[in-house]
Amino acid sequence: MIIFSIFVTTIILKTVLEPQLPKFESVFSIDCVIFGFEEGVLKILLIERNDPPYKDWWALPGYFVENNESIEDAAERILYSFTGLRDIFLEQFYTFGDVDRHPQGRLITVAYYAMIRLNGKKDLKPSSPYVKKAFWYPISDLPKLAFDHTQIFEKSLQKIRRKISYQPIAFELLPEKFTLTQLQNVYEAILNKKLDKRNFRKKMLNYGILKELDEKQQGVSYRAATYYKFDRRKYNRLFQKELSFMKEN
Amino acid sequence: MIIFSIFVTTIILKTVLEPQLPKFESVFSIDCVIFGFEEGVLKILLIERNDPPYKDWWALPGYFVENNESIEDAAERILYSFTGLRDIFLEQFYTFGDVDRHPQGRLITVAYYAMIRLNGKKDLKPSSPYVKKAFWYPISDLPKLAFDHTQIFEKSLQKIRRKISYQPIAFELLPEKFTLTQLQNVYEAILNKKLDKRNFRKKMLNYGILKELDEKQQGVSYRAATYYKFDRRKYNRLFQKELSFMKEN
DNA sequence: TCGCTTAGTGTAGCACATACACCTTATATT
DNA sequence: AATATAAGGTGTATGTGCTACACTAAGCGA
Repeated sequence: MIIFSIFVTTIILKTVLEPQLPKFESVFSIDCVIFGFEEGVLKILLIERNDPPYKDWWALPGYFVENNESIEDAAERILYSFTGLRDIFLEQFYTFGDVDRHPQGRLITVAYYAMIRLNGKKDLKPSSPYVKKAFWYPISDLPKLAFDHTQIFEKSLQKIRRKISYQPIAFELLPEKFTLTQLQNVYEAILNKKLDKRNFRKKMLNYGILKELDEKQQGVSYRAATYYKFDRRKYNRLFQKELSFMKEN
Repeated sequence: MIIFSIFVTTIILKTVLEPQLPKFESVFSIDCVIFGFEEGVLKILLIERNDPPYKDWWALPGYFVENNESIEDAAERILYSFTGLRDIFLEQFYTFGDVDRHPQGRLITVAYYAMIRLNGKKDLKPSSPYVKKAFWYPISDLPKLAFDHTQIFEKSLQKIRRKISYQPIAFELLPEKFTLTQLQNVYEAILNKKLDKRNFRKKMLNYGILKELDEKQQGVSYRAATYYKFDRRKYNRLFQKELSFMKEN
């Protein structure tokens, strides 16, 4: 109660004592690197721009942030308007602001990456009028991008490569139920190298964060693989204190 | 040569074909969390504000970015104007932009952290007119901070805790020559836990990135410790491919 | 020379990473 | 029915690095 009073008093004092100050008008944007995984290949979502500058170029989805919305909200809003998806793993990773990154003057952009499940939902109908079309590009085969978007993409890749080694982000790219081989493929695609099957399985199962399902693959012309799912409850229990290479002592 | 021609042509085409577009006017700031290490204690540099809003409050050093300077340059310039130091390890770690973080309207701020050597250089004479004074605060005993600066500080601490486990940032806080105990103290201060002396030394020396000097401590009233220095050349040679918990395979 | 204070050292057990090859299961083909 | 094909699934031996743990060495001051 006392603490609350002090808090309120502080606000009142500040309001009373500080003269009226001019209001800021900020202009800045967000850009998203949206990763998806399809047919064993890691892809990102690109859009073809409908307006200058860089009209007709491929670019990362991104747009201006409204004055009354938080950056997070803007990222979610824009992502939603491109994919129709919500509740996505979305993380800010860097802010780009080179003086000449935009022809219309210094425009800084806050970059996010997202991981989404492409459960066959391939029909992307962008609603933004400034987008001509949207397309999933394999990261190994990207076109030349508008602005500094190639640089932004590369930074995002660096970030998820590091992140995947201590956070369960790979699961975000897969369906609820997945096989160990699929999981391994995600790791291989992100890390861009082959992993040993036996060691990978041993390690993953050892973590104790996967739940084996009774279900198996259907309709494949070879031995059917067992499905697993990510056990977020167990993960949270085990890794509240986060992994760190500096262990206990 | 052909590639260069294509490049030039692209620029010319873009310039000719795109209509004149309005210029942006961005307003945004940077804030720095500047870490220093003194008397075995991890500290950050705070300033007392001389102007509203939050006049007389303690805050992180930070200011507006000029329209024609890169964010990095701004961070370096502002850091220099507070400490007189250059060529500092300086890294962007997050951008804060809550709608209500600043009373004068949405103002986003790009946050950097820096590590500096306090070789006895304690006489900080801030040159900025908007700064009343500057002071090194132990991180365990910070005052209430202006804006969302407490939140910014906490995020910076998270980041360096993670970073210290895979990058040689601890050395940035120490003088050129340091003892292993001093190094351990830095780790302990950042990670906020005690480490085992023998294991710490074994591990550090095993990395092979420290160079033992002939020199020893002077004028201490106990057994003098050997000085070491960080061998950046060796470090670069060894860790170009970066550590990663997912090793070879 | 004794006491205080910090520097400096080794070993045994354990957990985890690596390297590596074959059998199993399901379907499709003949 | 037999065979080919394709991926699923499994174990072991070795090495490396992390952990836990306690005493002696050196330098100085009283």
